[in-house]
Amino acid sequence: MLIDAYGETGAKVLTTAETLFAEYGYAGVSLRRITAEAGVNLAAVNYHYSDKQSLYTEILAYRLRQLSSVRLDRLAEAEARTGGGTVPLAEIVDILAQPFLQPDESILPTFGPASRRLLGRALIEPLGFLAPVLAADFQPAVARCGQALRRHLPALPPADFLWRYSFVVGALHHAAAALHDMKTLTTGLCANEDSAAALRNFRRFAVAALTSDESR
Amino acid sequence: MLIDAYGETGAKVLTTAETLFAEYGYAGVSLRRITAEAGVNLAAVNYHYSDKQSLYTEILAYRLRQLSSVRLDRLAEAEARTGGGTVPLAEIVDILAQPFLQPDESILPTFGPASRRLLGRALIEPLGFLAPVLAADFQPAVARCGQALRRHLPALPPADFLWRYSFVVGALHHAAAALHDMKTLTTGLCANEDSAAALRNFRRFAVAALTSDESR
DNA sequence: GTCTATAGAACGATAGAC
DNA sequence: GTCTATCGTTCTATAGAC
Repeated sequence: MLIDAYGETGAKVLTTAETLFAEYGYAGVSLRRITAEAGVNLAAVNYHYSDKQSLYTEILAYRLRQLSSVRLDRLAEAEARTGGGTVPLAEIVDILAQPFLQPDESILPTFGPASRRLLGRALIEPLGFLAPVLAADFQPAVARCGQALRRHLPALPPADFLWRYSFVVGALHHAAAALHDMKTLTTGLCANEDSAAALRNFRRFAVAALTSDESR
Repeated sequence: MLIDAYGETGAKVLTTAETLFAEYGYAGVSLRRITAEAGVNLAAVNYHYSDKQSLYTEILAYRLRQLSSVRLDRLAEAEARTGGGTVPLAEIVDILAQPFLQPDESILPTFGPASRRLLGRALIEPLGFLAPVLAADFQPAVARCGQALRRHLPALPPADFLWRYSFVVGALHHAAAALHDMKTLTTGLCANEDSAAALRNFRRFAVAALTSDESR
């Protein structure tokens, strides 16, 4: 369940809604389907979460806060360890990627594939009512990691850095949102259940992409 | 318009539907909205395209065929030029990325930002009825480019190559689907209207990511 | 807190006139 | 080929009994 503070019915709605929203998107899921698959009454969702928008927003905000909290904590810890110095580039990449590719279950319980897929999709679907949530609970941590990365690439023109960083983050979000796509892309040869391999490969991928310093 | 073979009304429906589907997804757009914004009658869409699924499939299949055709043509041309030899890695990346980031208007007319966004989104939304279209009109060209890339990385374990290739293609699709995301991510510092900079940066990004050969 | 019942709107799709 | 009119369904949301 998402949060213990919810009762049995409320928690069942949340987990079912998260799974369905992650799979079919906000517009692709009806409250009738959520309540039917959750085995609760249709009116329950309105009673507990007012309306569909609020239900979706609540789920997403909760996951975004989990994500950002883990990232900011690890980054602060790494910066403290280095005495406010430079955190290794590969570690910053890990801080960004691990919640999406191999979340530590003792730190991020219940943060499963559906949660990651939901986040990946929400960052592509431009639902207007999510803007305040993203600005408050997502972008700050991404910006902080970006600043930490920037210290490794001081000579890179600002625009070039932003392009690279966008591509890296985009690849990560895409990997979270389109795990199935990878299967069809690779015709099954790539075992995307192997989360350790995913993280290891992404780390190498991102480090190489970020530190590329060809002349032009 | 998409295809000259359609009449005035049919073409207006296609272009309007493409824009709306690209922005809000398949489930997020109603036929009433499409016909209203296109300025045509609601019944027109059923008359010309049978139903909503067929309309969406027709648009997507047309764009996928444009995309794959350009890619396969350029790849065949490059392979012929090298006498069946090895096509430069950066050129293969260009063949993959250019239709999404800076399409040649003389080769891909009408292939605008909405078309690219539609493709990027369709590859994340797992609409079951699209599977045959993707298998026929998208995956073959991606697989061919993958094979051409593979020749540059013969020593790389197959799984590692697929991971890297997936990340590169994912970053590309994400860039096409979430251009707005890049703006919020970078707080406007990154001019994503500069398509030449996008392609140049992506090329460097992808080449560095693919050719990384760190020990582990 | 959970249910039934239903209001009120929007949906995809079609029949039939022109 | 384009229109009006409408059918039947599904949707979100709520009112009110228990």
